Amino acid sequence: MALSTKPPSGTRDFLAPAVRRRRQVLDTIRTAYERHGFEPLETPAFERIDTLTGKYGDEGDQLLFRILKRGQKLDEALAARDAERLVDFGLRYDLTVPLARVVAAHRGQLPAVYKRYQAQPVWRADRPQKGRFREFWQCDVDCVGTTSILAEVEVISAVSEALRSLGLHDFTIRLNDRRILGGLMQVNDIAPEREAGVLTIIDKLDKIGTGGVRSELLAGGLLPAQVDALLHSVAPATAEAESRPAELASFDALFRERSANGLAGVKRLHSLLSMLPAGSRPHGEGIPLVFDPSLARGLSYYTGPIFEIAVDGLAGSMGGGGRYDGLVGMFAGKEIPAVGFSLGFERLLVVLEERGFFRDELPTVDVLVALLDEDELPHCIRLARSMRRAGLRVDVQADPIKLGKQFRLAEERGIRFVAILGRREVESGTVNLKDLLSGEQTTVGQSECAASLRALRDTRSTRPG
RNA sequence: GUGGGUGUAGCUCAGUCGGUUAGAGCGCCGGUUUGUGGUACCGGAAGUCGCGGGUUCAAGUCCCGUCACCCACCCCA
Repeated sequence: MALSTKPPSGTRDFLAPAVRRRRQVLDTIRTAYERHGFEPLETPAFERIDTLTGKYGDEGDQLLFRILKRGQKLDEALAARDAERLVDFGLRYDLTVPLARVVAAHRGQLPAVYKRYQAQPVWRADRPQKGRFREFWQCDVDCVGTTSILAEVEVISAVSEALRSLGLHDFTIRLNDRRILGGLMQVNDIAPEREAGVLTIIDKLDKIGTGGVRSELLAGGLLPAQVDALLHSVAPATAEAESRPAELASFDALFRERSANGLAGVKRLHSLLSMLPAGSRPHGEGIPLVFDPSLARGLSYYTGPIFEIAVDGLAGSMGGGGRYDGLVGMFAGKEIPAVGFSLGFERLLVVLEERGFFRDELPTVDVLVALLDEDELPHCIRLARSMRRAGLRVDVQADPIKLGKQFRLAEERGIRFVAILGRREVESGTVNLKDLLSGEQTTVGQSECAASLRALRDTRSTRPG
């Protein structure tokens, strides 16, 4: 049996067209982020295991790719039969925790309010699925060092701007606050150890509906009265964005005198909504924000506002984020507030692909120098060199196969011109330039080859018949 | 982690009730055309039927195991 040639499940090889598409999208995102004053950061692919564990919740810890110790230390851990000691590193699970570590490590060299963006791969030991991979890229923006609402505004604005400059307009940013969820638990007398489970179920509201949430909550041991009260608060009366501010107001009433924390969340969302230009879909100028009290999000480090990008036709979200005022402190020993937003690069690509964003791809080589016989290879190399010096993108045929076939292969690669330099041309000091689009061919001197090619390229050519 | 599906040529897939030498389309190679493509016609190469075991006179086909991939759930980007 030959060795398997498939990359590990959930990972992919990217051939040239895919790489080009990915770069194009990444460049656009970077530009949008930099326009907002975010600075680039890159961190290692793997981190100390202690850096990673305990930040993402139990589910997250399960999904960490762990790296086995090596050599003698591995032998010792095996001998001790101690699973904990087998591992010393883990692959980066997200870009937020490494950022928190970096901020703590380099505090002195960073501005008081540190705005960074980071686009790198992360790894999760998940079971792959459509639009879900084990190696995938995230494009994060974070604003560290201030409790100001400006931090939320900036990351939301940067991500929206990035999506818009990619021509993606029909997205919605769902908005909630961890403290509102906490307040809900509080006023409904949900025991603290049950909160996480209850929130997970509530988060599924848009997927399984009120009926599904109801039965799951009841199965989870909540009293019918509690379930009714929760659903009353969380399930939207209508799906229209216009009705949401009223809902936020109803939470204000619910929490008054009963949950200071919940009230703080409500206030925060109020001011956030007032700071950002309200938008409507699909092509509004503002940002389409929607308060959604059922939004919970899995990562356990969020403390304040949380957000998630929803796009029609996309299962799962295209990105998410929120305020995490406690995380950096786990590394710094001192509380440092922060807000982040993560864009799911792979899912963005899936959507752009479906919408024909990449339809016309540009050729990457201007001219192929054909090879008819190995004897002429030195001449071909020389010609390629002179055309490259003139700024053209030139490829040289490696093996002297049939000329017609060289034409066909060139056309398949999107190359419009072939320069023919065989024995006859070598003898006369000329080159034959063939335009594959028109089929026309012109004979030029070798020294003016590059210039002639430019001229030909700029003339409009029509395909015969 | 749970449930389901699929593994046959480079790719997409047929292959009946177990039965002779495992097929098609596309692609690839060659020829008609010795240095001028795309069309057409003719010819050709290419398979450890995922892997291991079992049942049988006989296994791509049935049984068990295993691995890989896909889909869904959980959770997430």
